[in-house]
Amino acid sequence: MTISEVSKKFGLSADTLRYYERIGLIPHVPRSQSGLRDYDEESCNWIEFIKCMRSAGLPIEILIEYVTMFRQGDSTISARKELLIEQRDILRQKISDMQSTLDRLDYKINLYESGMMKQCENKLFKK
Amino acid sequence: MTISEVSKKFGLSADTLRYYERIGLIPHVPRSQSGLRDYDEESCNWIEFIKCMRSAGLPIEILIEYVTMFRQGDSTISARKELLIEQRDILRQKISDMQSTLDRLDYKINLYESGMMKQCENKLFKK
DNA sequence: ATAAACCCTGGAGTTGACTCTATGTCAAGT
DNA sequence: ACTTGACATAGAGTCAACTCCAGGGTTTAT
Repeated sequence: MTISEVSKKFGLSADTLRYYERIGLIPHVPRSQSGLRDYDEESCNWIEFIKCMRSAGLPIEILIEYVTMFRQGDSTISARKELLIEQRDILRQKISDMQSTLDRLDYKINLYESGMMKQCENKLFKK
Repeated sequence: MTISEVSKKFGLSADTLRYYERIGLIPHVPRSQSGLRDYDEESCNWIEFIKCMRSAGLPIEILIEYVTMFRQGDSTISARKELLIEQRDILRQKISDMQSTLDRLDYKINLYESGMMKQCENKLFKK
């Protein structure tokens, strides 16, 4: 697959794909004899995985660490597991914080819906 | 309340508080006769609200828009409501995406836990 | 076979959201 | 009165994560 096909497939710009490869966030992509990238399935799997993790906000630095360890083989298995657990716990916390904010937004929108805003703008802040 | 008290209370740096005020993300804070900030309850309420929304990832630009409309009074009520609904929907989507990623992380961690990684690193990618 | 479209690399530029610095004022304790 | 520490402003700097650009090869469709 060419870079533009992969770009379309995953919704990441070609620049981003090249950037990710350059910084080691995805392993080196195979090239044609003339040097053009020719993505295989493994490359695509990495891209999909990284895209997913990035979209949840995992920092690039951490993901590079993960990819790097992955390539070092079995000796890094337990460190990789720890990394994933740490990131999972952070993500859990973030989701729960965001859920509270979502609830608050729902509450505020209800106030607007029920026309309460005219009587008292300050209700926005009562709890 | 002084800026450092507010800073401690909400866990935002004094620089950030000044920055938020400067860009109009929170309304002008009252000053002492010598020009020092003296936060009142309303200011604190705004800070708490903005901190909450920012922590959920709502962009500063959008929040400035909201604050600005708020200060224009009742004529902006329906526009404010629309803004909140839009942001809520975005947030909902984000939470649901993050939940999927969380599930995926849980799944991966289980693989590591059950010692499956040694047999087949590629299992990482099978769905 | 040649123009249009695509791809390459290396490096500079952008964006959002702070964070820090320089310079100066103000306040509280001794 | 004087030193020490908090606060003020304006503006520059930082950081993460892209995004764009220049200059140059490659592929494809007419």
